[in-house]
Amino acid sequence: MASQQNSKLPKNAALVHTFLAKHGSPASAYEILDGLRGKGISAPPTIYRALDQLLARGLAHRVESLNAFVACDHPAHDDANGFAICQDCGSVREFTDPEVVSAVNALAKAQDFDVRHVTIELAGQCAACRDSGSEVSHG
Amino acid sequence: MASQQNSKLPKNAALVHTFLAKHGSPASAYEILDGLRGKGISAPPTIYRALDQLLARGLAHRVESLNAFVACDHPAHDDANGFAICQDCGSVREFTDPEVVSAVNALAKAQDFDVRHVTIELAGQCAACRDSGSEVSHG
DNA sequence: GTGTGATTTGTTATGATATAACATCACAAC
DNA sequence: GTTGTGATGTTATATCATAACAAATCACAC
Ligand SMILES: [Zn+2]
Ligand SMILES: [Zn+2]
Ligand SMILES: [Zn+2]
Ligand SMILES: [Zn+2]
Repeated sequence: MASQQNSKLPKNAALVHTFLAKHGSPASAYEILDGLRGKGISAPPTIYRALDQLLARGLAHRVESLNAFVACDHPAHDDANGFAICQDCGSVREFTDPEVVSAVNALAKAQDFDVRHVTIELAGQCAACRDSGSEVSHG
Repeated sequence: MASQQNSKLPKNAALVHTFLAKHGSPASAYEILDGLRGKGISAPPTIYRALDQLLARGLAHRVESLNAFVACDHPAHDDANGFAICQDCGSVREFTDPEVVSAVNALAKAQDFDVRHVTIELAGQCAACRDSGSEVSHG
């Protein structure tokens, strides 16, 4: 249900996508704004509109628990993706897992609920932080 | 990992919990505040502190995708719960599902990620709204 | 190229959510 | 009664998001 739109990406959406891709970790709308001042972008609505365009195309995701946004690693997935968020270093890894997807779909069916969008976010500690004693800087 | 604290619930936390339980559907911190003015509560920090106390005890949950809070139906669960959120009528049903829990745990283990908290939120349409043509009022 | 409508963008202002900082109060422990 | 801890009150501010309207741009038919 994602990334099916082949129409050309508007200029600001492309700017935001490039910024997010380079950024790597989640960025808030205002962090994106600060990063793109001087490129003709000067106000929040411009960022939020560009983000909406990216979200609609599956080229970015909103991380609900952080009020932040990430570029999508692999837009081929079909909307049932998730994020592992390290609370120590701020890293976010996107994943898609068929077991989780099928479990969620079975549950929704059992509950007679018509799912349009799935949010799965794991907060915790990544392997790198555990191995290093979790003193990595926040991002 | 939830509801293990038996110490007496502070006054404001009890007020907020009662409000949420009566409310039934998710309420924002400011909706709670408006509902509790006149009971000695007059500013946001009081609400957020009470909510923190409830969250720590497992007596309430934050619904990330709504920036809102709900009283917990069944504090016996062990942190791996989820919500089915109807985008048409605003109803929210909390669920706990062992299949989803085990799938998430297996995934986290495979990714070498130490999970502290799991957020699962399904957005879509509830059975009542589908059956009635989805014209139910928002709440 | 011109008209036309749809989309995108710029801009100002405001709404909605959440926390910092600091003073005070309530209560139990000693 | 002093001390320590948790809870509360209060003001101000930080952070996240959208409403509303005007202007520019694009796509496409003619
Ligand atoms: Zn993705
Ligand atoms: Zn980490
Ligand atoms: Zn619960
Ligand atoms: Zn419904």
